[in-house]
This record gives sequence, structure tokens and C-alpha cells, in this order.
Amino acid sequence: MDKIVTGDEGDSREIHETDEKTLEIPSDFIRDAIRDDLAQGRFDRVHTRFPPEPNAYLHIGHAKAVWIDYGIARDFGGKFNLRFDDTNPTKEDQEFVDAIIEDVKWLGADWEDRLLFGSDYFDQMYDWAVELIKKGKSYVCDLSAEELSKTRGTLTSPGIDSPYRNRSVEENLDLFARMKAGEFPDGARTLRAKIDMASPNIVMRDPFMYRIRHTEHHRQGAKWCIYPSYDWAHGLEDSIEGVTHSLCSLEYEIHRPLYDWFLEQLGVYHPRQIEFPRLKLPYTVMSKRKFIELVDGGFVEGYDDPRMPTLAGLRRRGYTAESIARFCRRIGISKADSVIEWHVLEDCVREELNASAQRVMAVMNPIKVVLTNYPEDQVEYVDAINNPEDPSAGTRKVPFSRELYLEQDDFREVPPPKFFRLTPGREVRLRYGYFIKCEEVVKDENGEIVELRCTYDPATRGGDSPDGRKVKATLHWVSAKHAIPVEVRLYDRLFVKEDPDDAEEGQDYLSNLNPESVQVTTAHIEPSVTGAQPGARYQFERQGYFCVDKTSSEGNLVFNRTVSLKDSWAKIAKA
RNA sequence: UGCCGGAUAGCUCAAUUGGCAGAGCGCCUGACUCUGGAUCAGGAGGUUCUAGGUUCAAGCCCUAGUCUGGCAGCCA
Repeated sequence: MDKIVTGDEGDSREIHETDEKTLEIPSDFIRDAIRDDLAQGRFDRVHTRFPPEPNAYLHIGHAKAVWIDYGIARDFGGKFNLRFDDTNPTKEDQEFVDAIIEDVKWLGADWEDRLLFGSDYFDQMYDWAVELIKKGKSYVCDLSAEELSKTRGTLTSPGIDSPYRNRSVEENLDLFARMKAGEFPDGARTLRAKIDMASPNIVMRDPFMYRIRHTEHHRQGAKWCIYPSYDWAHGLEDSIEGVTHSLCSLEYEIHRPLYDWFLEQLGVYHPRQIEFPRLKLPYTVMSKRKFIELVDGGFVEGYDDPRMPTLAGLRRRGYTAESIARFCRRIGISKADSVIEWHVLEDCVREELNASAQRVMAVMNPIKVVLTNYPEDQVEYVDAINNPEDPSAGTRKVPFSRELYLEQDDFREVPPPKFFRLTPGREVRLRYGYFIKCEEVVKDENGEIVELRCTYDPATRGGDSPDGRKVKATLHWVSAKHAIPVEVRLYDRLFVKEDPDDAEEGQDYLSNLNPESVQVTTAHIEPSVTGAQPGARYQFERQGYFCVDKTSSEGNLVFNRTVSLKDSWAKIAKA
């Protein structure tokens, strides 16, 4: 039986037996390809990497990539590296390195001791470039960026050779060394691979390997003034690290021939690149440039604005790492470049929070209710279940008194059909409290309802009627004098169009911003949440899941709505 | 222009070498009878884009066609 071993320093510990264990690994086209590679002996272990460029915050699309890279390594008992692809100093920053590390850690991917940086291999890459020059496979080109793009040809016509293409090896070596030494200004020269200017694949038309950039690198400082291109660097980084499967998104597909070409010319260890489609979600944007514009333009509060699809934003919104992992598992990996609806992610977080979130009662739009037959100064503490899905979560005491707040939506003076909540003359249950009956509607001079006068049935304490009487609705409530006012932020989609780029003539995606993407309101909440710390998650009964925002403080609690509960009444009411 | 992909339930997507076409949401029904428009369980729902072909057997392989998406930077 074939044994698959792992470890790149000869610690060939046995992890799987192909015929049996790998069959238990979920199937998708990438895992299948890897399984096949192992079975055919093309590789004898699995080693992946997640290679972000530290120039932006990670978003939900990266979470999919992380879960493919890390998930596959884990499934096959292999290794996973977190590697920063920091080859372009002009856009990169330590701030992003730190944020990305936090995000990947939060997601739950484990890179063990392999936190790596592509820039740490610059010396090796340089030596390899010299080697390619010596082999006549690379040359220094003096064409400007503009000239280069002109001579590259078009989608329909071949490019033309650079006049510098046939420089001697000696001259190339000399020029390249001087490029490195800093003798030339930015953009004056490039090092290019000598491949084929007539290739139908434009990526193969003598792509550049190094450009001159007199810019300090966030990690390497001023050591370098020439920086490698993605195409040149990426395969080398994978090779150096002993990566077996270099998994990347579909836009790199046409780069694969170049990835392979460099490694073949060098004759070094050669990983396999496999591409998968990026995650797409409607009503949002996922590009670094647009994130920056949204933040700098003040359209959102920051990279961690709860409306943003960034991991920082989703985290602040209340999404858990587990719900995101669940989401990634559910959508799987296929070759189709598909758009996944938000409700898939929302279901995932509801599923998890339904099982784990502490229940609490909060009234968003209060209507005052006075229990006319309830003693003036009496206060009772009723037992409320913390989580009906989890008995071990126990119970808590909630104060009940003569004056209460109910949800405005839970009362209709003239009820529409199928409305089972409070209405004049009808009896309903107050959750964990009593049955109450609406006797009178008090209005001000403008005809606006100011309060409801109800009676309660003392025999129904706790919510049960000894005579077996039934009510159709159970409403949440708070005691008016015990309730704490808190700030609540209700979020909606950031853009009004599925594809924000689908804008009117002369307009861009910013014109599609949803003006109602956030609604700030005050809720009256039961006192048990006093002292809730940022990040704490609750279900506001009958409403949704909320978490305490980072701006929250002891005296001024702030909640973000992660997601509402499913609400089919909203649809019935609309119809 | 080249390369790659997709077309499957009302919607968004799955389907390991060809072997009874699945999930989530939506819809319908039921259970719980203190979230009763929450939650849970069950059910209905498909001529797999079209026309041919190979095969005992085709969503999958082959041929032709129609529609549709992505990529093509001195970014990664």
C-alpha cells in the first residue's frame, strides 16, 4: 500500500494511507487533483500556503482562500505556511502585516512556526536572476513603461522584440548589477525574461522580472532598489518553502505557464499551481482600491466598519470565525465562478448563535403599557431562560412592574388579517411574565397613541394559565423603570445594486451606496446586560442577534445587529 | 483575438474515476404549546441549454450549435 509521508527535512512520519484515509477527505476538484498527485507519486506530502500581499485588510473572499489552503493541508495531514508576498514596497505596510496576522489567526488557520516573508528570499531570487541571465534567458531592457506596453502588441497582434533583447550576457550582467547598485532612476530599466514576443498569451511576451524602485521596504529597509515581479517571485517562494500545491485564484490561470517556465529554466523544485474561483457576494465590493476610497471618502467608519466585507468588519458586526468556516465549508469549491447570496453566510451565523447566544429582551420602538390592576410600587423578578437550546446556560431574573414598554409593532388598534399580537380586547402573553389584556388606548390631542392601559391576570404568573386558556402570541417586554437605554445600530447592505459597478452613465459604484445602510436607534433593554463587554453576543428575543460594539462603554452600551431573526411576518405584512 | 470556465429544482449553488441527480433559501404540512411570523421535523418541486454521437449505463465522454462569465499592469 502506498504510504504518504510528510516533512521536508526527512522526518518522514506516516500520515495517511492513500487507499483508505484519503478517501475520507471531502471531495472537490482540488482535493481530487491532490489525491491523484499522491497516488501517482508526483508528490509524497501536502504543503500549502496563504500568500497575501500586505497592502490591505483581508476580506471574506480571503477567508475562502485561507480555508482552501489551510483546510486542504489539514485534511491531508500536511503543512500550511502564512507567507507575505511583499514584493512591491510602494503599496505595503507593517500595519497590514499585523492586521492580516490577526485575521488569519482569528479564522483559526494554524501556520505553526511558519510565518514567512517573500522578501526574505530577495538574495536568493537575485542569484537566480543572475543565473537566468547567464543562461541567456533574461535581459536588461531600457524601454520605458510606455514603450514596453506599446511593443507588447495587442490582444489580436503579436508584440515586437525589444531592441535590447539581444544584449550580450556580459552587458546584461553588468547592467543588472548596476540596477541593483542603484545607478539608475526608477523605471529606467527592467530585467525581462526572454521568452516569446509573439506568444498568444500576453503574459509570456518577455515579462518583466525586476523593476527599479528607490523605495524603502517595510521589512528590508533601504537594502534594495530593485524589486521582483509577482510572476518571478511567486514560484520561487513556493519552491524555496517546499510548497507542493500552490493554490491561487483564477486570475492567475494564464500566469501558470510562466510560473512553470521560470521553475523549469532554473531546474529547481517545482510545485504545482492550481486555481480556484474567488468568492463573489452581491451588494458589496471586494477590491483594495474601493476599500480605500470608502474609508478615505468617509462613506464608512473604517476598515472595520460593520458594513464592510472585511474580516475586521464582519468580526465587529458579530460574525464568528466558526460561522465563516461553516460558510466556507457550505459553499465548497467548484470551478464555476459563482455569486453566493448573503443569506448563506447569515444562515451560518444564525445557526451558530441560535445554539450559543444568551437571550435577552429589548424593545426597539417602545409603546408604554400600564397594567391598571398591578400594584403601584410592586416589582417582581421573573425567571427567564438564558438559552432554550442550551439548558446549561441557566436562567436569570428579569424585573417586572406596573409600567412596561412593548414593541410598537406588537400592537395594532385595527389589526390586519392574521395579526395575532396585541389589539384592543385581546389577551396575549408577556414572555416569562403574565397574560395581559388591552382594555383602553390612550391618545393625545393629535390622535397619537401615548399609552395602552391593560389588565394582567395574576394567576398566569410565569406565563402559564391554570385554566388552560390559550393565547396566540408571546411578546417581549421590559419594565419601564428598570430598562436601560442603549444605542443600537441596525445594518443593511452597503450598496443598493447587486453589482455596485453597474452605475448610471458618468457615475461610478459610489453612486450605488445604500443611504440607509445603517440606522442608529435607541433600544430599551433589560438590566441583565449591564456591564456587557465589547464582543459579547446576544439574541434580542424575536428580533435578531446583536453584539456589543468596540465603542461601547459602561455608561453607554452600543450594540451592532449582526443579523435579524428570520421574519416571515415581514413578508406577510408586505403582501 | 487568445486562453479558461459556466448553462442542473422558483432562487443561489453542489454532484469523488461515467453507475438511482443533492443542499441551502423559498414554498407546503406537521411538532413544540412561553420567541407560535422564532425553533425543530417532514414533504412537494428536475426532459440536467439545444441537436446529434459513443456506451449495458451520460449532468459527466465526443461532435456541432446557442447563450453567458472571467483574465490579458514596471499590481498581486
